[in-house]
Amino acid sequence: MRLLVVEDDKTIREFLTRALVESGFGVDASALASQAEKLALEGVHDALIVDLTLPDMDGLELIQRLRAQGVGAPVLILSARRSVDERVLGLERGGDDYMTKPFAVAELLARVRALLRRSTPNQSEATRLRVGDLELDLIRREARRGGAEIQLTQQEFALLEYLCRNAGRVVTRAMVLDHVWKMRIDTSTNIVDVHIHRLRGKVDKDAQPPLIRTIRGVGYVLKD
Amino acid sequence: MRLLVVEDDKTIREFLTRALVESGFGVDASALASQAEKLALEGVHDALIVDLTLPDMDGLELIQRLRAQGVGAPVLILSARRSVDERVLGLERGGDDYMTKPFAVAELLARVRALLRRSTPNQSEATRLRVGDLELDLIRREARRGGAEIQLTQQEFALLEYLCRNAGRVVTRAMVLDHVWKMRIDTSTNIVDVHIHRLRGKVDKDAQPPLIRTIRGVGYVLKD
DNA sequence: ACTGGAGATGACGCGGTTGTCATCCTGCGG
DNA sequence: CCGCAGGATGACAACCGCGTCATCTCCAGT
Repeated sequence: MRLLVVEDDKTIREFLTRALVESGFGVDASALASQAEKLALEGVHDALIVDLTLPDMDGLELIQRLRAQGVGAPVLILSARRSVDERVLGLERGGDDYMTKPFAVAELLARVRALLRRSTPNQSEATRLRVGDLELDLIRREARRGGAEIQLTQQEFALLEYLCRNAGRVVTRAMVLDHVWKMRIDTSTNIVDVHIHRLRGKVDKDAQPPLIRTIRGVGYVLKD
Repeated sequence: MRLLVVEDDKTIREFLTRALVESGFGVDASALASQAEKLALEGVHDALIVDLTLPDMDGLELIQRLRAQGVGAPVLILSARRSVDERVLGLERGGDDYMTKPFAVAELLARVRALLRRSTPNQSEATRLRVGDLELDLIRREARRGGAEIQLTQQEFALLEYLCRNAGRVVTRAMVLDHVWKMRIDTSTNIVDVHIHRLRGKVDKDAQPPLIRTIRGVGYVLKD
């Protein structure tokens, strides 16, 4: 992970750089906005730490210029300006976080990590659903129970996905029919019952406790 | 944009809710972690504002439980605990921002907006592939050509996905057989040819120019 | 133009998937 | 204890996806 520090105060800049390097980050540092702009445009940085009071340009302007040129990395603003108005302004102008001086290094590190964690989206996060020891991988269309893969058909997967998305909440047959089968409410069919049965045969067969529960007179729940 | 507020202090909760609603957000609020967990699992919220001191569960535990269950929405922690250690802990345990009480509403709004600005566009990025006017949604398993939906079977989708991932590069039958069918190199079959043919019938039938091209003696390319 | 070989295409049948139905089971109220 | 409604289950038939094969088409090199 590579960071860019833009800070004119030499003491703070070097102190910051050392702390970040010790934490395992690659760090470029600059005291001038113009120089920082060139560095940032290389697009190699994963996050920026920017002071607002710079000798050749206001930090906010730097941020806006970078954003306008397609630099998407998250920016943590580090400023001596403490007022609420200044903070709001900084956040509105493209900053992703705002810290005031003096600051605690530990907190700055934590905030930088939080920014990186979110901006480098672990794609498995949005594409995976978990309930108890059951795991669905929406991209690979794979289901696992306690690590063991479960072979599911299209419809079975769709139904299980719907149950997972509503884990803990009771879903009625009508809801399932609507979302999974895209049918209007139809009491003359029992597809849902049948598929629940087939799912149980695969999901709750070889494992305890059963995850798919029946709520009599209402519908079903997936619950740990 | 829909938010979830988890805060046990009634005054703060209602004050916050009102301020957020006035700013144009949809707001659900809860005083209990257990209830908040159920609400959050619906997956309809774009961001969460969580107090750490809750009557039935620690806010950090709530956040960890939600993360473990696949809730990816950003979390702003709102807490009376002011120490650096507490802040660091909150950010490390899955919080994306941390504010201490008392707080300025304007700043909170700005921080929530900053979180939403960054976390919203990321979703669809990893789950979509595009080549020319052809679009694959890996989650929904839908394919579109110039906006029109194309009905594909499992294998067809898998093959097209593989072609998309290697768009512009020539892929050999052996590569396709290996990645899509997980078969060892086998010259005695022409499944690939057949499926390419079926794909063409659906993808290149009603649109110009053809995207699937044959490279004689080598394999196929998907190219704009 | 001829020909060999690579790719395209259409037909076919096996097997898995899916929805329906009839029947059996079970929890709950009387 | 009984009866009923709601749910579970097993059998079945229609359908569809998939791989194979035989045949046809087209391109490249002579």
